[in-house]
Amino acid sequence: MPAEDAPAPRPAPGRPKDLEKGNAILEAARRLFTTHGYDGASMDQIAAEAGVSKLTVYSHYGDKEALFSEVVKSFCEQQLPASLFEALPELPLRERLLGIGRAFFAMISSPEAVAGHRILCSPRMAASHLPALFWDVGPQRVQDAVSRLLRQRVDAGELAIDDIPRAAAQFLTLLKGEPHARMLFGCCANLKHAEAERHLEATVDMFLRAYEAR
Amino acid sequence: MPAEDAPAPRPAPGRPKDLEKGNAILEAARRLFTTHGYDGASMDQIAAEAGVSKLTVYSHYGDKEALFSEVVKSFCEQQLPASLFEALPELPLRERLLGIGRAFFAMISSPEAVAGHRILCSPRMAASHLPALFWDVGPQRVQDAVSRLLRQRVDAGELAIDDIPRAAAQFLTLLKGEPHARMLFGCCANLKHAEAERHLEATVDMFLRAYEAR
DNA sequence: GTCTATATAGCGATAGAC
DNA sequence: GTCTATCGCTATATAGAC
Repeated sequence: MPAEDAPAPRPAPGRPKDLEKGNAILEAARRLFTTHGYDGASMDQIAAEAGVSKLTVYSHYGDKEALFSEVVKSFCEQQLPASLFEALPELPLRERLLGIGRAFFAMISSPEAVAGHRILCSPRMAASHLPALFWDVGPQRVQDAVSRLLRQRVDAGELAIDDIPRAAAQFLTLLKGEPHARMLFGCCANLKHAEAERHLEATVDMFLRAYEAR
Repeated sequence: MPAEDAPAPRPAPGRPKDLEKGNAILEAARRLFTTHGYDGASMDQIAAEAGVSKLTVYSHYGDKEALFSEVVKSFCEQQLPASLFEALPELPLRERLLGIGRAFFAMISSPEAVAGHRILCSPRMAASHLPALFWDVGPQRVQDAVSRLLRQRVDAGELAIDDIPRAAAQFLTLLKGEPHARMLFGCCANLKHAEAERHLEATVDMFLRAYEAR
C-alpha cells in the first residue's frame, strides 16, 4: 500500500539542497581561487566545478567578493593548529619553541596558504578591507598566542625579554624567513624535510641566544 | 655664416624621437603599474599617460609582459642604495648595522617598492620566471653584500657566526619584520619616524645579542 | 613611425522560462 | 530555487590611412 501520509523525502520543500550545494560551491571556490588566483578564477569555472549554474552561485553568495570573503573565513577557521595555543609549561623551552615553529612553518608553507597570502596582498585587494580583517583573525591571533607563551617563560625566569610583543613578532618573522619569501616569489619548490628542520633549529637557536636568561 | 656642412637637427632620420618616447612610455608604465597593479594598468592608460598612441607602445616593447619586465629592470638598477655595498670597517659595528638597516628599510618601505613586491608575488606572476629573475638581481644581491660585511666583522673577532649566509638572511628578514608584512596587507600607513627608528634599533640589538662575540 | 578605428575574446552580472 | 541565454563592459592586440 503506497498510502504513506507524509513520507517526505524532502523535509523542507522550500529549499531542499541549499546547504549541500552551498558547500560544494565553497569547496570549488577554494580550489579555484588557490590555484588560479582571484581574477584567474571566473564565476563560470566555479559554477562548473561545483556542478551548479552560475545563478545559483550568485543566489547563495551575492557576488564574487562576498564569496571570496566566505572562503577566507572558513579557511582561517580550519587552519590554525591548536598546538599553537596550548601553553605546555612542562616541556623544555627549546622543544616547545621547536614544536610551535614546526606547526607554524608547516601551516604557512602549504600551497593553499601561500596562494592565499599571494591573493590577499595582491594589488587587486588593495582597496578592500579584507586583508586587514584577515590580519586580525590570522597573524595577529598567532602573535598574541606566542606573546602569552613568552610571558609565562619570562615569569618563570627562563627568558629575559624587554618588549614581549615585539619578541613574539620577531620569532614569527624569523620562522617565515627567507624560505617563505622564496615561496612567495616562486623561486623554489617546497624545502626538503632536512632543510626545513635545519631552518627551524637555526631560528630557535638564534632566538634563544638573544633572549635566554643568562 | 650658416654654412654648416651637416647641421642635422635630426641625427638619425630613420627614428627621430624613439628614445624620448620610449622613456616617456617607461615612466608612464612605472607610475601606472605601481599605482594600479599589473592587470589594473591598461595599455590604453599607459599610452595616454605617455602622450603616445597605443600602437607606439606595442612597436617599442612588443607586448605588456615585456614592457613590465623593462620597468622592473630599470627599477632595480636605480633602487639599491650604494651604502649597502660599502664595507666601512672604521665604523663601530652597531652604527654600521643601523645604517644598513635604515637604508634597507627605507628602500623596501617606499610605496613603489611595496607595490612592486605585491605585483611580483601576485598569482598573475606565478607562471612567469620574472619573479625569480627579480630575486637574483634584487634580494639576493643585497643578501650577498651583507654576507661579505658580516664575514669581515667575524674575521675581526667582533662577531661569532656559524653560518654567515643564514645570519645575513636572518638580519634582513628581521629588518623587514612585522612592519613590512603589515604594509603588504595594507594594515597601516607608513610608520612614524620614531616607530621606524625603534624598530631598527630593536632589530640590531637582537641581532647583536645573538651573534656578538662574548 | 605614428595615428584612428576595429577585431576578438573574456569577464561579472542579469532577464525570463520552468 | 534553478537553469539557459544574453547584456554591457573592458581588455589585448591588430589592420589600414597618412
